[in-house]
Amino acid sequence: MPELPEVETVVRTLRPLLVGRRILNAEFGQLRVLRGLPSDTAQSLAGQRVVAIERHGKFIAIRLERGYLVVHLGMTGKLLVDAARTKWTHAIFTLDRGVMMFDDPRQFGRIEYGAELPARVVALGPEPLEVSLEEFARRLKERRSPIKAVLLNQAVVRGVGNIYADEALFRAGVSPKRVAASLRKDRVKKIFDAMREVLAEAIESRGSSVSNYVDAEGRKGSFQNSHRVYQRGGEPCVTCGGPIRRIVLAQRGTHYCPKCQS
DNA sequence: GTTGTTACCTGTACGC
DNA sequence: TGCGTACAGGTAACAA
Repeated sequence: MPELPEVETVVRTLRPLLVGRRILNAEFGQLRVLRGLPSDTAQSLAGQRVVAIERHGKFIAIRLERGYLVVHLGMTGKLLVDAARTKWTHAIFTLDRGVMMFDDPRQFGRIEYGAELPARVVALGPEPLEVSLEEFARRLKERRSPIKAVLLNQAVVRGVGNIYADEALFRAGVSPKRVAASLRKDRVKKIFDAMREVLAEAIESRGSSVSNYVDAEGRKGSFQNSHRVYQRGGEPCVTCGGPIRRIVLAQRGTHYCPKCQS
């Protein structure tokens, strides 16, 4: 599933293929991923040049001359360039060189278009790779939920999802069940460092290919081979050898080592 | 304002 | 082999 490292990889592969290109034509299906798109969107997009491609947490913002095409990949969404059309292709953008399409079997993704970035994208918390330790600590201090739920909350930091929350907490040695506001300063710093470390490593590995994730050129990532706890329930902990436990927390499968994460 | 719960959706794994 | 079922989870909407 696409989280910050996967979306960053998609954005990095899209940039050289899309920036400077002009949209000649846009075709949309009728499915829920397009809910709320004005009926004249295709006409609005036609003729516009791609100025830049930005990532805002897990949102991809394709900046055009007169607006933003904003894409969220959801669970199984893919933005592909020059790929084959499938029965789950919901949008096709014909460019002056190449074709970009949005494909999403599970239909948790979204496409929006407007003159400005959507308000809820602007309102997201800071980027975890840019936020200061002091700001991160301040945001945790005011949350009385389990730290796992807080890391998943996009209003606290943008871009962390289930995989990287589990992996960061394992590296920090902190139980996912600990109430965020109760964490001592040194624990917060461990989480802060681990979160940044795991995200940076995952970007370096071009993301984790669990489910059907591929980048804009159809290539898989490799960070799934470096997961230490995520989807390793029952397997031995890489540190102590004890079994990794799987629980449900914040309505999400949560994987941790009860011995190493206190 | 914060926190928790549910709906959305299909492919995959598994048991029988 | 074929069928039914459980499970995966990011966000929005809603309730408490």
